[in-house]
Amino acid sequence: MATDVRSDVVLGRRSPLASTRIVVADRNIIIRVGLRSILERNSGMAVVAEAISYDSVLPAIDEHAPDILIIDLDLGDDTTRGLKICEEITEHYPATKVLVLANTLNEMIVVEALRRGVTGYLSKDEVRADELGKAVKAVQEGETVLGKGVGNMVARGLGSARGQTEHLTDRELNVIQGVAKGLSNKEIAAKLYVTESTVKFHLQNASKKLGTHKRAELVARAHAAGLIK
Amino acid sequence: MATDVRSDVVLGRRSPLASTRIVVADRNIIIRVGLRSILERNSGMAVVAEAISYDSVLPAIDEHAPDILIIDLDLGDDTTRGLKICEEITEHYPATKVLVLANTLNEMIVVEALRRGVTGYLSKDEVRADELGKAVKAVQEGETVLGKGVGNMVARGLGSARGQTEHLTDRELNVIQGVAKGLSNKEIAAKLYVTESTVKFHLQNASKKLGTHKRAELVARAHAAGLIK
DNA sequence: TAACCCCCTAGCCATTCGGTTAGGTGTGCA
DNA sequence: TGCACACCTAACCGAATGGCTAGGGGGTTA
Repeated sequence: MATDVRSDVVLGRRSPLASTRIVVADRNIIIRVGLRSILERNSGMAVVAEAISYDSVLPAIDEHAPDILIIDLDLGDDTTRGLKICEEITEHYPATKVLVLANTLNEMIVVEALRRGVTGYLSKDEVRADELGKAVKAVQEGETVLGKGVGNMVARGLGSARGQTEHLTDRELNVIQGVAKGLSNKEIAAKLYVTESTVKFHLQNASKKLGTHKRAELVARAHAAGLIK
Repeated sequence: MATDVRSDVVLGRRSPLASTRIVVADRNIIIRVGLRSILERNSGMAVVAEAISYDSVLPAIDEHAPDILIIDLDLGDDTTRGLKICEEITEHYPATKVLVLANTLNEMIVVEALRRGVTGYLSKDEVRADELGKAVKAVQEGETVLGKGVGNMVARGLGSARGQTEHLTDRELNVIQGVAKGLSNKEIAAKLYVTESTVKFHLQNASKKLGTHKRAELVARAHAAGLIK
């Protein structure tokens, strides 16, 4: 694929020092300050830029060509944008390694992020200060770093072959959202301008994909998978 | 009420300086470091202790008698423990003002925390660095500080008269957890060593309290309210 | 063009659920 | 002692759900 696009930028390292240059992307000011503080205790690490929204991540990468991007994928409402950014970076800025620092571990996000070439994935709550520095170093050297919760998820996700979320169709999602609101099939049908049969059809399909047998469980799973808020 | 218990400790300020002494309670190292960093930029503010679990909060308050406790109520699995701690502090350590710094805003938690005498409630994501210092100062002076998202919730919570969550009993929670796993009433009954009737009884009560009519909705609400993970 | 996927519909049947009424037990607090 | 509350049980009925088989229409792609 087009790995050479923008290779000028990729090659254009600013600092000739042997330091690790880091961009931090997190909407939370406290986290940004905390990360900077922790990282800069390690000699040779410098946070060269901070991004606080999806929009500012790629420009920051482009401008600073960091060794590492530490990113919380939840920078806005649309979670998938974070994933797209990961993809963009591994494709067009291969010199920048991506370390995801998540608030909460969500199987779908973890799996999708790793599929897009993320080099590390940690949960904010489970990292200790010294681990963070080590993780950054490891990631910089291309080593994949997964927090322990993350490791389990990946094992399960890959082990169960089906990749967990088999991709729900739009209609299936619509129906699940109705279910989560406590609507009956009849009510959902009315809302979607289809018959009750259709609703049951979509519900059955969604249930099979998520491996559930009751609508209550379906809601719980959909919540856990981040499909509904 | 027993406001005078342990008043020796309450009066026993350590530092004679006119500085604001703060205890930070958060399980997340990055947040703790970030808060310390931000707060100590303000002259006269010092983080005198950090607590990383429910167990270490009260001992820290007792030992350091801070002016402010900045706490994330989600220090462990049992969310209600955080609320109990707030109650304990406003009752026995009235000199220490409590400022909650939450990851996510949850109506029940917000309302319950305020009911227990919390002086401030902010969302981590919505604070800016300068606001934090201001909020701490305001809280120290006894002024109630609510983030904008929080304010709306309170307005709604009070407006709807019912205070939203009427406190679920242990059994009700157990039953809801079973429902979220997709268990039938019969299965839940077996698991709890009671009859199906009992399960239905608890379910009905829980549904009334949460204002739901379907178990799927119940699960969604319980999720949103942080009652189940 | 066939294969495939998404979407829509129908009918059947056993099981489960939602809502109700009407009790009994034990604990704790006033 | 009596009230309040959490907990447990019973039986009822109509409605909703879960699980199934068996289709048709429309779009995309190999």
